[in-house]
Amino acid sequence: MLNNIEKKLIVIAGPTAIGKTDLAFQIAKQLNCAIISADSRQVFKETTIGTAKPSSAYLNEIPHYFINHVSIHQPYNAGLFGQEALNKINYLHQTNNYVIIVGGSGLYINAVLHGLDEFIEVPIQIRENLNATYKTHGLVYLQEQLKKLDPIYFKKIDIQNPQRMLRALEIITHTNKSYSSFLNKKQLQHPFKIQSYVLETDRENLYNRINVRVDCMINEGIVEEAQQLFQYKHCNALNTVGYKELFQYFDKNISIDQAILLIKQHTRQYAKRQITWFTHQNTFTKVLIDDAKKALELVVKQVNS
RNA sequence: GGUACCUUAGCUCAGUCGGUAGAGCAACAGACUGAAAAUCUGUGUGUCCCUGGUUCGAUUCCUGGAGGUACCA
Repeated sequence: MLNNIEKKLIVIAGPTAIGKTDLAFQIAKQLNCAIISADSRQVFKETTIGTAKPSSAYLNEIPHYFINHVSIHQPYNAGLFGQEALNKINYLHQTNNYVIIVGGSGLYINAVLHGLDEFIEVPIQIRENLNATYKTHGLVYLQEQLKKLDPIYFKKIDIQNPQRMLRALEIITHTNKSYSSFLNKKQLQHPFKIQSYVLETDRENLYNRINVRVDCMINEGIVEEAQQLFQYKHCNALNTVGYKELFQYFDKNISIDQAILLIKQHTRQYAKRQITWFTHQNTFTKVLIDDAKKALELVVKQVNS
């Protein structure tokens, strides 16, 4: 009973290549607890080198969850992750006071920390039909539809963003109710304490780390991995930095050198988007990663206090 | 060596019938409730190669030069 107060979820977030995996591993070793990965691409079995998964040495030493969790051929999303991860956290808390969640997918982390509204799962056919409608009728048609079917949400969302419009329309089509009628989320009450950290360093250092990491991926064989997956390039899971540029190369649209430059460039842009997201989550404590030992001590000390 | 064409933003290139200039990409900033490594939005960037001439005014027209590309020799 009293124990519940001591249960903690330690959140480690930050941009790609900043060193989340290493830090989380070291913390897990010190606290003797498991790690939950909040990474929208590491969940897939087939993508390993290109998603910079933890090494097998790490995976063997500390239990990691939601890595190699599903196949690229299965649909997976933030809603599913939120539910599954929360179940897993509660399960792990039965035998351990600590659980670490680490990753760079902001929406996935938010789905766990704050929850998402409950929507009914929409059959894939509806999305495909709507995608076809968008292709033939264009964005303005989607805007007109949404304005008619859900004027409240229409005022709220970015009507230039087709993905957002299509998401709202698929819910409306499937349920015959407005999208906004589902937006009634209650504050999630967790039976554990949350301590969240976002890793930081200066931009130049981060960009150097990204460049080095991409070169490593090339040496480790990302080209061969992508070649194997080329036949499945239509999968959403493979609409991913590192793979999509190599698919361009396989299609003979660009050279391998161009592909490598583009992977670096697109990874930098992705990292910037993550920084924008996490710096606006003001519940995160900032941790400078430049001195890894100091960062580790700081987090462990705060968790134990 | 000759002829033709080219030289404009970090890159690729539009354009100005003479009134000092844009697009895409990059860069930077932002948004984001089931595609989130996805998707979307905003903001600039300049000796318009140099030189002289014509002109009220030249990046634009003319002379000469430099560099590049193609073809001919």
